[in-house]
Parts: sequence; C-alpha cells; structure tokens
Amino acid sequence: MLSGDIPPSQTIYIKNINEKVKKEELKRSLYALFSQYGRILDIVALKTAKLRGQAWVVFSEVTAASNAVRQMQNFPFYDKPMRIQYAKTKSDCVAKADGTYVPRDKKKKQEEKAERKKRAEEAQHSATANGTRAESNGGPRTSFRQGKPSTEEAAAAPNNILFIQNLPHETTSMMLQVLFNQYPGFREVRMIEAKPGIAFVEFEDDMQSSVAMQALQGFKITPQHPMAITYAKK
DNA sequence: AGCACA
Repeated sequence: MLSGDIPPSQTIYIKNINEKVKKEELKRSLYALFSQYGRILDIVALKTAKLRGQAWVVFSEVTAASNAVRQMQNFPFYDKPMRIQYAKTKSDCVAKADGTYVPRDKKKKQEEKAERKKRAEEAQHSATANGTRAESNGGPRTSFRQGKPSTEEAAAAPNNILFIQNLPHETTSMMLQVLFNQYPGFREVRMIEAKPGIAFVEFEDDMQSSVAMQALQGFKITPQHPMAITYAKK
C-alpha cells in the first residue's frame, strides 16, 4: 500500500523507529532533524506496546510536512530507515488551535475506529467497481516514487557537513569553532580565503550536524548578519 | 507491523 493514499496533513506519522531509544531523546532528535522543514508545534511519542517505534511530528504548515515526508523518507535514524506518512487523523494540538478540540473518552475512540473502517471499505468497493484506484478528491498530487529512493531529488538532503552563509567578512574559523564546538560530534571548520562570508562545518554524522543547524540557525555574529545554515551539497 | 495526544 502506497503511503500516498493518506491525504496530506500537517502532521507526519513516522514508523520503523529504533525502539531502544528513550522517549525524551527520541523527541529531541526528531526535533533537531525536522525543524529545518518548518515550525514544529508538537511531537508525540509513546512507548506502550502498541505505540513504540512510532512518532508523530506536528508542523504549523502542511507544506512543511510534505517536504519532510519526501526528503526524509528512509533517512537512516538510529540505524533504521524512517518510514514516513501523513497522519491519519488531526492532532489534538491542531484541533485545540482551530477550536474543534473535544476531549476524548473511551467510547468516542471506538466509534472513530469503526467509522474509519467503514470508509475504508467503501473506498475499496468503489475502487474495484471502477477498476481503478480511487485517486482521491481533486488536488494535484505529487508523484510517488516507484523504484529505489534517489537522494538526488532531495532538495535539502541531510549531510554531516553544514554550509554557512552570510557571515561577516571578519569572521574567523576560530570564532566559528567556538560556536559549533559546543555541539556533540563537531569535527572542524573550513573556510576559503578567496570566498569570504561562507564556511563549511563538519560533524561526525547527519544527526549531530542537524542538531547544531537547528540550534545556531540565524545566529548573529553581528546584528546585520544572521547566519544561514543549510546542508552542504554532497 | 503498529495512527496518538498520560
């Protein structure tokens, strides 16, 4: 089943997460990894028998979620490739924001489940009746990968090397080293004499570079120079 | 594999 059957949502659902990682660390890592795509409103992760190895990341915008679904698909996270889909239902924090939140009770939950099942069956029937797949209501769909995931199409593919721009010309590699050295996995800063205003900062792995990126994004060495951090091109 | 909001 293609994950594309689920309509776009501002919440992504991630599965195949390494179950050994502790909940709080998991949330922090997810935040570090996904905040590059947009503002994160909430991250939900539970370690119950049914829900371990999964997480929900709620973005403030659907577009952010869409980019995350595409670009982080199969990202090796704690040695397991993430499987990312849109969430099937609206997150509570979103419902609270748009005023549609109603506190859940056990009974309500069952009803929702039954309702989902019924709709799925109906969709199944109509699809087989037409002899086609139900390409759900309107909306231009991005095409989904058929073959192997290609990293080339990822606009912002994570990289252990960061590319820093908009530095004041007087920035030294020493200054950057002090700044980036506070984050685990830091390796080195590289600057090019002939190209002032930019730098490359290397970390041990993608996760660690992502944490530093998130933490220092927009950091101002001078008030006029918020640094712009992206992953270096491979 | 698994769709929640402790």
